[in-house]
Amino acid sequence: MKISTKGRYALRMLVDLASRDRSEYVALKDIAADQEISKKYLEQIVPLLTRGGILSTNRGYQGGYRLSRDPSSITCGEILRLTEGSLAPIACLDNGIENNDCERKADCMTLPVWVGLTRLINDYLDGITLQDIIDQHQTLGGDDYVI
Amino acid sequence: MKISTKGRYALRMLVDLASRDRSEYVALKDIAADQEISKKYLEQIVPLLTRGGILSTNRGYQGGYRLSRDPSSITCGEILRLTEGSLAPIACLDNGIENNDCERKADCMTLPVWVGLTRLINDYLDGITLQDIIDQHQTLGGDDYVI
DNA sequence: TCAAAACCTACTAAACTAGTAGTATTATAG
DNA sequence: CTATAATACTACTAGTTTAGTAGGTTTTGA
Repeated sequence: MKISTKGRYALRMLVDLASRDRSEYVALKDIAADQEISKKYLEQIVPLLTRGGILSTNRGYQGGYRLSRDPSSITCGEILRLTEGSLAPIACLDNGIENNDCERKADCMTLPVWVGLTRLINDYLDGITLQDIIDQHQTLGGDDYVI
Repeated sequence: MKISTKGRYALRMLVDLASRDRSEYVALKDIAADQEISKKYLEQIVPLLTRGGILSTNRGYQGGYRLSRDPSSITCGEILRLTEGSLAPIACLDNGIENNDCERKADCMTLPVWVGLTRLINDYLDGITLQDIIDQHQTLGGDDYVI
């Protein structure tokens, strides 16, 4: 029951970008150094975010990445679903709660537990934007979210 | 971000046991057949639950397992922590929110997101007992939990 | 003493994780 | 027009985890 480095690194990278001047493109080299993450590995994660419409890119000299939308409109849920594939705790619910093709579905007494957990996780993470993370950090100095 | 078969099978097995006559010992063979799970694999999962104080066992002829406590006192959280090891979505929080030894802890802007998620998941699963699952199944016939 | 059960340990194929490596493409500065 | 600095793409890989299988040991009741 773990979020992989893909999702965690993506989130850290995007919070990093959201903390900077949003108008300029930042090279992956700089983000990687800043966050102490392998640049080569980030190179693999970044396309998930550009295709997902979160990052805009510029190639070539002085190229790089910047957020394509306002930090207050980008949620953790969106980021993690793009990088993790799905936030469902069981594979049956990977295509959404309504699209469960499991053959045991009708008999499965434990299914409601997982449906509820899936909703909870998605709702929670959809309720936190990049802007929230930055605001939280500034006001509480790294303490917990109060949701 | 998945619960493994260990946790899911354990939960199914325990719900199965909770639905039966609690006074008699049930052979693993029967539970395995009932739930269509490899008996040999269940054999590996079961010690986690006996050591955790959830199951009582009887060896030898006509031996088997039964719940060692009332289904209304056994929560999904307890079962899944025993089988999955931890329900924290990141390794930093595996030993509890208060025992985070990550060296990036102080600077980590995303940590509060994970702390909140950890609390949410644990609280939700600690709030559902085996008895709840059975009651739910009988009244709603397999629909969602309303929490 | 036989059979049926739990108990224990080792092994394994397949998938996943967390990267590394190398090359191709694009864009700007000079 | 070329060197350089950046992204883009594809392939590979060591290590770990998952989801079991296999086989033997111990316990207990008939």
